[in-house]
Amino acid sequence: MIRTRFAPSPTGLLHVGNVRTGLFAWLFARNLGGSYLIRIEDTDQERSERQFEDQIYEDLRWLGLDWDEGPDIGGAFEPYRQSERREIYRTHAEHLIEKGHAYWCFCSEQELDQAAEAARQSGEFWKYPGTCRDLSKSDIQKRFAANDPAVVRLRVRSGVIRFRDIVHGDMEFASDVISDPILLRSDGWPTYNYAVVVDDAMMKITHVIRGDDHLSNTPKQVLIYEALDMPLPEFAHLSTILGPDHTRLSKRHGATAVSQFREAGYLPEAMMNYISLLGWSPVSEGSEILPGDELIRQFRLDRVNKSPAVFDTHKLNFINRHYLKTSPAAGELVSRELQRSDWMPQAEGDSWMAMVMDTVVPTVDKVSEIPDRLTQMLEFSLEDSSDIQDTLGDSGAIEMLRQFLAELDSRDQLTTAQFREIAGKLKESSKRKGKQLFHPVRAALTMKSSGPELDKLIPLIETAAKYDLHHVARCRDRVRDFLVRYG
RNA sequence: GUCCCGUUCGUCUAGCCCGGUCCAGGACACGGCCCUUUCAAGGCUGUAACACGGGUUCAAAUCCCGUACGGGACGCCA
Repeated sequence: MIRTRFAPSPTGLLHVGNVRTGLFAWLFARNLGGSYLIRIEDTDQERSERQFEDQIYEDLRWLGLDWDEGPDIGGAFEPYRQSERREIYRTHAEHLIEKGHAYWCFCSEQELDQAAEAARQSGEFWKYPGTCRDLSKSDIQKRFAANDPAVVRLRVRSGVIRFRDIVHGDMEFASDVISDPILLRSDGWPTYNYAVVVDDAMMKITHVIRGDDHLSNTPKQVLIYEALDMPLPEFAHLSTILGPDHTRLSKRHGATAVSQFREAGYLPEAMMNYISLLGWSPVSEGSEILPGDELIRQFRLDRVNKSPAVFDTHKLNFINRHYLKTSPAAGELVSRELQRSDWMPQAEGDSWMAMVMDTVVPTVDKVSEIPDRLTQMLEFSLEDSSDIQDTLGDSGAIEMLRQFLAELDSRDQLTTAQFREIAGKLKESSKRKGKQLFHPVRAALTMKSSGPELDKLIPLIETAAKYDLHHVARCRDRVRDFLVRYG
């Protein structure tokens, strides 16, 4: 039975690099019909906050992930928050001491720091010298009696440490470069390297999937597995995600938190699809648009790339544009955005939505751009005529527009069908067609030389005007005002 | 300083383990063409990469050695 986990620290918003790890572990488990669980690594009491933990669940759910065990839903290996597992870490540490795999260390943090600093200054390699490795029982008693602060350290064995990494291959480290790691701090809290191993072992995690910044920590952890007499899991260390300047992705690069992408109007399907393509590639060539179930079906951990990946907003946008046009969830999202920005008529919401989905949504990268795009399409300002100079200098065009206005005056709300009929008449009387015909009409209607097809734009204008959305003016008024000013 | 990891089109990558089918394939971006009243979309198409240097071999992106550059670990952070 495959078991993977995602183990974030609740010290901030969930990051793109982090979710990628969580996503890959999820895809892997689901592909093989295994279990996926969430564990919260909150042993850093200073920086951990409950609010971040809740945000993490929300972000993961939004993305479309689900889990079989976790702090919020429980499971067979509770508790799933490290802060609630202190007893467990302590008990295991005591066993390790009994078996001689670990020992109490009373060396002061300050002294050790100084020694390490001195070594670094002189450019020398430094590791913990093992001062407390062989303290006698009575020495230890004395120190405890004196209330000296103590940590528990692992006794690093000699010899080569080997483990398998699914993405990097076989790994080999010499143990003599490894300092005896601290398992329990003097305040009784476990260190990261110790807590992960105890938890992963006890929770029967079969595949440890995480960022490759942990690759160099793994030999230490392997030693802890050995001391605990627990079987080694398979490891998979994923590369880092970089910004466009090839440095680690961070706030400097703009949006990096999952919640920021959600707020910007990206669809979860698009996010999942794009992120899965960062360091992994499907076997099939051609389109890389793959919905969640297809990602699960195709995902293979051994096809994960070792080298760092640069986050590319262009490609994310491309994928998001696709889902905006095809996802059933897009309509709901667009509708909410229209309501939020007062671009939704009280009545006729359905036909208005259909128009928006058909003519404005295909022109944006993300939902949040829709209000601006609508403004841009529907605004009408007589002031700036720079875009339509050719129409202004064309008396034939102006003459035609007068006829156009006459036709409009006899009609209440202009429909697409009526517009086509009028266009047919104008074509006949003015002997104009194509660009000659439509360009001046567009100019009088929008003061611009480009935009959506008039067939689609006109009902958009008329509907918006009917409900006075953002003070959009109706077609008749536009043409009249245009002729008053430029005719 | 020591140890570890990484390096294929601008970007994400396939190929590398099991050398020839790769004068390197796909996707995004970019350019061109088509469609079209215009823009976008869509269809077609083009430009573009094996970090460098040695070796092994009839043959190397693929195997070996070295160099350079980038990243990580060496914490009572995770």
